Amino acid sequence: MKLDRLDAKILNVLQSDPRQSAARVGDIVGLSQSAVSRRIQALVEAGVIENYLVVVSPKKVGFPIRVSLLCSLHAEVTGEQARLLDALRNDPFVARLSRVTTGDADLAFTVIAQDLDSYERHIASYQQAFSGLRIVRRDMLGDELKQGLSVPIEVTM
Amino acid sequence: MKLDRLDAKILNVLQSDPRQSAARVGDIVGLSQSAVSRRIQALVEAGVIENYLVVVSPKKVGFPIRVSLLCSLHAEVTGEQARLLDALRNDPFVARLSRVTTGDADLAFTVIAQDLDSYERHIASYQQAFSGLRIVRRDMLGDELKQGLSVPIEVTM
DNA sequence: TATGAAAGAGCCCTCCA
DNA sequence: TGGAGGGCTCTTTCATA
Repeated sequence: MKLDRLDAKILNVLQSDPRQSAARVGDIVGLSQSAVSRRIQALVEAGVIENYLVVVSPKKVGFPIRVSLLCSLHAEVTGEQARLLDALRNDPFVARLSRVTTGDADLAFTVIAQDLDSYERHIASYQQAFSGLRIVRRDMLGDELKQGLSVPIEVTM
Repeated sequence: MKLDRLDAKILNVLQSDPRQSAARVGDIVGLSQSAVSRRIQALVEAGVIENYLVVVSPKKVGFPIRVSLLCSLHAEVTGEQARLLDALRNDPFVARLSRVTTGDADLAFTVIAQDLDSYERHIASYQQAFSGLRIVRRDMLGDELKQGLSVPIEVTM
């Protein structure tokens, strides 16, 4: 999809407040409400807008433990990597799963838990299920100071 | 704020699709539209719902580089840590800033960039501005396989 | 092909019982 | 809490450029 200046403006305005109405966005970028709605829909369909999220505070619903993990998988069993990815993707306690393309790690993700003990058991169950899995690094996370991202979109077309 | 079963249900339903209407959520959890709206509003005010986000694909808007960074700050100058946190928080290229409470790192965050060169210059400018800043680890990220989190909320009331 | 205006359906906030 | 009223929002349609 080719983005023009108006798309870029809409995305920037929307990122600054995702719940603004199309009419308000239109006032800012200089388009009618219906044009803005149509463009937003097109951006969603093109995958430029990947997702809408409601962020629930893990701490306030009983998950104070957050751990950032880097791990590698030396798959000895066929299909083990695919199974691991599937398990992580469907694990409600796993957030932010990404592949890693440098260094000694293959995957980066964050795990939440109700306490240290359940965290340990959770990780242990993964290590038991995936023999080639190695934890390369783990860091306990404290306060979340910023979440999400406001990509400043410039148009180069 | 004390959550009851209905709040938990609402949060779970809402996380599975943040753009559902209060009426639909109400149908699922067994409440009227107005009751659901009131409860959602209360959850936002209590900070249980931290945020609503629209996720823009960095790749599709010209930022294919994503780097996960762990860094430490041995502040030699008074207020340097506060200044760094402020700079990172307000840096549009920085996502997901968290404190780190274990190991040799103090902060974890992700940086996006248009190319490797601008990434290097970006990091270099931080190192120039904050003399006590050390990069403990950096990992280039590839595909994002999962974002956000659906905290499975149980009520223990 | 994209726009703006208008109509219709749906949604949310507020009030009241 | 549920229900009803009013105002806002989105989608669709249509005419226009």
